Amino acid sequence: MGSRERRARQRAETRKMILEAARELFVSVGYEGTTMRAIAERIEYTPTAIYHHFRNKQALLAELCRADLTPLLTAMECIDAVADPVERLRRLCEAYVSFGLTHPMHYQLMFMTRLPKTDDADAIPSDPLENTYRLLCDTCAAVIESGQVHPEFTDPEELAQMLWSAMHGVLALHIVKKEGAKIEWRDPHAAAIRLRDSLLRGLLSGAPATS
Amino acid sequence: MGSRERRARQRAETRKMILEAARELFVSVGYEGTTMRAIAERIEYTPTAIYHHFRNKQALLAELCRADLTPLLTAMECIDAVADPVERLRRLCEAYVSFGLTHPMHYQLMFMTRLPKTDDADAIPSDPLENTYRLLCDTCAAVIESGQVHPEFTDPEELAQMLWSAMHGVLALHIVKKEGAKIEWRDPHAAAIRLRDSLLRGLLSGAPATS
DNA sequence: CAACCGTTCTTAACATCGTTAGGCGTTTTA
DNA sequence: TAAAACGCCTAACGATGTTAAGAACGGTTG
Repeated sequence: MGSRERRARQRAETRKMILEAARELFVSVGYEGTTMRAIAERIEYTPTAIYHHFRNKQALLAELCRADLTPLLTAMECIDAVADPVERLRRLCEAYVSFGLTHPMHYQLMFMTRLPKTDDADAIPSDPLENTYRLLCDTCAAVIESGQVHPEFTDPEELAQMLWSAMHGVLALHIVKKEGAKIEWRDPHAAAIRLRDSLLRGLLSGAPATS
Repeated sequence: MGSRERRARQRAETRKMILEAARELFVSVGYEGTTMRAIAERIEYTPTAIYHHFRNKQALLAELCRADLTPLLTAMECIDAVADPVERLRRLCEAYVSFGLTHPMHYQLMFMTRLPKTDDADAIPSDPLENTYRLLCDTCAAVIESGQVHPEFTDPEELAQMLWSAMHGVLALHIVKKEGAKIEWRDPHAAAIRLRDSLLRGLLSGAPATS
């Protein structure tokens, strides 16, 4: 009678195996470099077997992104408890950068890849992305409301997008940097922190007063 | 006797046709989306013909990058004549962002793509990139030397990389932004300018004095 | 016990990709 | 006029994502 459950359990098991193999390959050789045949071979299945668990290669990627973005989201939600909005902003930036440096290939897949047209629902999941963005926006709004920011900035989303862009720029350049060019790259984490603090100093200067 | 020259001229002609067709396709559908067969069809040749003019697809891309990056380089070299180093830095950033917004696919190809291993010389050309980077570094060095920058910054390359990262972040997010996520993006050019100025305000504040 | 049935995976194939080997026709050279 | 060079094409190879059709396995039912 419990055979139905056992079947479901086994199915979930192989599904997980596929995901893990896919993750390892995506992370090590990238999305384009990963072959369905290679994923299958790693778990000693045929490529066709994968298609009985996932609709196609992009669906595999989407599932992985959905799963692997949650650590970032939870980290950011923890930070949300910090009282001072400026300090909160600082830590949000740091968490974001740390995530990108720890999971560079995930980061690349989620924030640096323009995937081919996906008409249907196997697109890359945008909900966790939106959640992290909302968190950032809310904190920016709090900072503006606290009156500590230069009065020319009144739009929380603009502020959020500026900070996001700056942090993203460090990560994106670090991940994609060409070995060919003879550029002596500075430590990306340190660079991001200094960029963050310099930018914040510029944004916070000129505020009417520290009430 | 002039037949030799005529042959060379004709050869250069078809070579240029290939390049133009490739550029249009790369720009409209991206590198991966472009097919050697599609390039050939557009100029009414067979795919094999391309290989008599270029070693492979990557060599095509490399040639185009080399050619299309020079507008940016010349623009930046013009700006190099501006006397005030801070103003020079401002304009360099603006020129860079404008280039990225005007040629988003070129920008993506050159600064946002990690190409597969290229053992040989058909790699993406790094010399124009290095030249623009040197220009930026030199200006950063001038700004530091002018004593207008916060004393904690003494490394021109670090400064250059921070500014570059910030500008790159705006461009990269703009180019790759997912339509799926419901984020109301601000105008990227305006965002870049405000980001640049805020960052500079933060970098320049706290300088000992304006000698 | 045996026939049936759904689930899970495999075999074989398709279309498309970048790329290459070899040949055909025209033009230049000896 | 024969030969060499050049420019391009036909045909194919191996690899890719993906799909159609069927085989093997286990559980359910007569």
